[in-house]
Amino acid sequence: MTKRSVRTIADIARLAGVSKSTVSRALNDSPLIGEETKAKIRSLAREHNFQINAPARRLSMRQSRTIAFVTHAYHKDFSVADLFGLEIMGGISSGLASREYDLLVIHVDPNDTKWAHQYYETGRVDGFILMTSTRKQAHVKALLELGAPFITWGIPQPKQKYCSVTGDNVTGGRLAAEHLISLDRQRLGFIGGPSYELEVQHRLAGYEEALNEAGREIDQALIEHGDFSNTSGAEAMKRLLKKAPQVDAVFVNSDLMAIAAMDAIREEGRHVPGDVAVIGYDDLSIAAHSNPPLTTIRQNIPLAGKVLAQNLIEYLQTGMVTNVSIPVELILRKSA
Amino acid sequence: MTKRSVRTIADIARLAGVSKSTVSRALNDSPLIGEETKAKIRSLAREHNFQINAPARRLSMRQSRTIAFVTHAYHKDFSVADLFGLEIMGGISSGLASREYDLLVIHVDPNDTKWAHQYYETGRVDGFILMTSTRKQAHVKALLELGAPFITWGIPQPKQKYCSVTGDNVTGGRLAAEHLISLDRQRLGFIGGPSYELEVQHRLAGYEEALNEAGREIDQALIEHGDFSNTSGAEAMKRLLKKAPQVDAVFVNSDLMAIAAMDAIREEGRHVPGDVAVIGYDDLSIAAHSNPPLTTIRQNIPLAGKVLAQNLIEYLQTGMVTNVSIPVELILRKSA
DNA sequence: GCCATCTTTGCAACCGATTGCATGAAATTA
DNA sequence: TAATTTCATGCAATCGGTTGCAAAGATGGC
Repeated sequence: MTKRSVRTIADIARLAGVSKSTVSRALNDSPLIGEETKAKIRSLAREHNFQINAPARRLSMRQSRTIAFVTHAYHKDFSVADLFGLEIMGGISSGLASREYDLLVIHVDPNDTKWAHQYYETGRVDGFILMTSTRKQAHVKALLELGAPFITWGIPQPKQKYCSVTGDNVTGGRLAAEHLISLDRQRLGFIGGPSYELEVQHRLAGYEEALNEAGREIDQALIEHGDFSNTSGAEAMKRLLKKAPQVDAVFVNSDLMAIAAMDAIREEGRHVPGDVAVIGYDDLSIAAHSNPPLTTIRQNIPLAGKVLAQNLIEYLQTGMVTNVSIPVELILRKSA
Repeated sequence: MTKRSVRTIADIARLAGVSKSTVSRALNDSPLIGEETKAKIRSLAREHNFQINAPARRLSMRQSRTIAFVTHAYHKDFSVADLFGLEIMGGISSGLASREYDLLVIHVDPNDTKWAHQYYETGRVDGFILMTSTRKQAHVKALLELGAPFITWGIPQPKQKYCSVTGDNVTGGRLAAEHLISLDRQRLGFIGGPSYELEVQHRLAGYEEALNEAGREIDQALIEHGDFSNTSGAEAMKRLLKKAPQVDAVFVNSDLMAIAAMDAIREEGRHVPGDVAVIGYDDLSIAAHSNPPLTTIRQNIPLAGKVLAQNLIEYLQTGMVTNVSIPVELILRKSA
């Protein structure tokens, strides 16, 4: 409650009987400063609960130590990106915090073309994290043109050079297929996100590889696509059940779609997993609480967030472009 | 791609043949500057795509125009606060953006006591937005002691003076009860969040008022509490069904709990809404997609977010403490 | 035609840090 | 003992804005 009188390094300097520069160097642990002086200054700072002024430091160092998490306005329909984004934000935040970076969240209007300038060239943020979204390619293009540092969740476009982190989608698809095969299911269905998404293509590729290796035929009629929203999951499932009623297992590209698909299956009077085994993707927190609890391919979301943060900072500091993929694992529950 | 050469107001000043101060005033639309000069400077700024330097401005004005959204690390179990928080963040973000404020998201470790200093006294943020969380009272105390501006979602503690926005919980409880009564249900149950939460008490109060007015008895055996997590919703429902098997309707304090409660009801071999009608709270996006689609009390979440943002900024500028409540409405779907 | 007033602009200090360079004292070497 | 390094510190410029005050020119009243 008492107004603090020691607010700036100049105040500390006065108390310690040294100059501003010495205080600044001491607090930044510069080797130029003698140990006793450092110790005195530090204890003074601690004693008076000194907090350095961030805007001044940012102006002086010409960097904001702030990263923008780019997302879009939420819409009526619920899509995997939202919940997934929420969970990954926790990992990003902790990764950033451990390097003393702040996390700014910006909701970008799809038609806005100037957002990147407004955040980057004003010095408000040093870099961006892009999640999956319908406008991602446009955003990537804007940032590349601007020369602004960024990292994306998801597979980079071929021939473009920028940082990315993604799950190991091929292995994910393979694990799902292998598990369903090991359950002795005969007619396996695939419900994917949009077919133009590289993630989806990779998952399908892994899935088909595993089928081939097991000597199974690929039946195009058993492949459906949605847009990652839960409604689209239910609809794709219904189409699949109509086209191919004998389907007895399905690999769905997201937990949210999978949960909706299970509802659709029940609505048709069939049982999960008795009649149709269902396997999801992501292992969102809700997967453990669905009915029945969802067997799924876990993406290690907190880890993914942490790596996104770390690799972006790495890039800021060294210019090193990294493209890493995070391992996935099969989580066995009740639905398959 | 080309390095921009016009980066500072000094550059603009040179081009326009005026001084830095004039440019600064012109861009801030100061009445001190002549119209033609203003026009010339503005067109110059537009032409060169000038973006003002935020850290410098913040240092000079001694305010960051940034608000912190305080949340906690996500945990294994999924709680309403998370999804609710996600949805409200969209509203907050748009409210802040329209006043040219930035949104910083900070995940506070429950044992951390210095977070507020680290953000407020460093000048990184001008104020805080607190959502419901187990540590909320501790956070409120910390911020009050620090004299830092903040606003909370939820009912303020009696006798404490700070800004808040909350849903109209009494009316919410009343609407739920009136609807269940109008359905001719006889044995109404109540599953609340933690009983020490004022929100929960108000919802219960509204609910009981409506029962009383309808000439119904309040049966304490039909009242259960959880902690807003989905698991707790399922457990409370099971306890309720065991204690009072004749229950034919239940008002659950959150959508997430309600959805879990519906699963619990089905597990006991009973039907929703045939045997037991269920009504939720919040109208999260998932409510429309549950099985069956959930009848619920809608909190206008985007509006709530916008008002949180606006009232906090209002407080920063005028010191006016506001405590507002946002109207709620009944959303009819299939579960009741 | 002179003085007071109003409008528009510039000067220079300031916000609170960081950092290149100069300097003085202490330690080392010859 | 004198010359040379090394170590620790301070001076002052700088980052890019905002703003109080002075001043110059335009306008108007009498």
